[in-house]
Amino acid sequence: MNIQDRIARRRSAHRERSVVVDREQLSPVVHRPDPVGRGPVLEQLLDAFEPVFDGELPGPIAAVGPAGSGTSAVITALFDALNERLGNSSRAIATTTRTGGLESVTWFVYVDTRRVESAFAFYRAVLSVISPDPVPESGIGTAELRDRLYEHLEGKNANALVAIDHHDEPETLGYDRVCELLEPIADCVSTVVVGQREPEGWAGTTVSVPAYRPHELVDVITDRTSSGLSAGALDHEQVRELAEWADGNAHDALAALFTAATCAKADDTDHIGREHIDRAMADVPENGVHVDRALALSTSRQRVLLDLVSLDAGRRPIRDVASDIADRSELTAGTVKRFLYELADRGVIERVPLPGSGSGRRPSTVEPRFPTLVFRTLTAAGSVS
DNA sequence: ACCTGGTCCCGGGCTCGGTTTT
DNA sequence: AAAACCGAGCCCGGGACCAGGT
Repeated sequence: MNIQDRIARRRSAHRERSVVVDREQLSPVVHRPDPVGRGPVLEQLLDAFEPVFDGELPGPIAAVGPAGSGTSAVITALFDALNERLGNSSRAIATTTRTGGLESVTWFVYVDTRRVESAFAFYRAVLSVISPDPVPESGIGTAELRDRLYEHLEGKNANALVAIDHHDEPETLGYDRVCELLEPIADCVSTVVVGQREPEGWAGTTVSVPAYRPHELVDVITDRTSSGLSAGALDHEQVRELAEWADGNAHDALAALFTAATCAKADDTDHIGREHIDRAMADVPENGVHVDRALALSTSRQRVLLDLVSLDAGRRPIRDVASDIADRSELTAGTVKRFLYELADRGVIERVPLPGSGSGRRPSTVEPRFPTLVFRTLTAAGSVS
């Protein structure tokens, strides 16, 4: 963000007397180009990437760290920077290989498997980084896409380093599957697998990303508030409280910050108060999932979740909740029921047993496991109506 | 035995957009 | 140039069936 933008935001926030200067800066789904407090990890990753600077590919690399430790933030920042490194028309690093003197190009491709689930989508995601032309979204076969990818790499003496983020979450593309898909171009592609743990039977290099320590999390929050909130909206004691409460999880810390700021703005105050912090901590579930897990779902599922949080399941059996939601939407109760069970299976919502009522199996209800206010705000900002 | 909750799976239809035919 | 066709993804609906409780 340039200085003009910063000034413009300050002015408009000042006119509206709002605590929030720039909501984007507070969002847990937005990554910084220069992650705070992750310097040593960046160095270790660059060590692992070393062969790239000679136009060669490193072996398989894993970047693993607990939830909210910034693995995704670090990888996306690093890949963006590497792609822009030479800043000219081609966004890749061009180097001259020692052997032969042919120019070789290395591409850095980040794939979020929360949003890329099929073979078709995977090839498309990789190709759209490498290819200068727009890549079709439909209308052609998967094999055709794979062949084009082959031509762009093998045919042009180019390499690609592909990051596979969230490989270990349910229902995403697993590492094995990705290797299968990359098999035809295995000679010019290597992978960086990113997640909470390494793939089964891992034999490559591993870079561990530790959870944030309390003072690092304080830095993360301070960094965000300095550009996202008006001056003095949050005092240092509150920052420390949030950091301590989040227990090393930057997602939880930022989700709570976002929630508190949104509540304060709704209350039209110029300072985030006790009640806003309390509300925020209650709204971000302990051991919950990243809000992006919910935001990556299809629109129909997001609508069901919106209805679920707005009618507040209130400890009622899934069946009743499903029929209530069905009444508000175009879906049948049966479909909503299936959605709810599927979402619970994925861990986006949690099933909570209820006391039995007479005969039959005991019912359960469902509760969100993601920060609900962040979800509501960001879906509303998106196109889910 | 009977009931209700929960799981699993698949067919069919729809949209999108590129390709081929008229 | 328009129309017909096709590959692929996505989505919904629903039914068969399994599990656990009285």
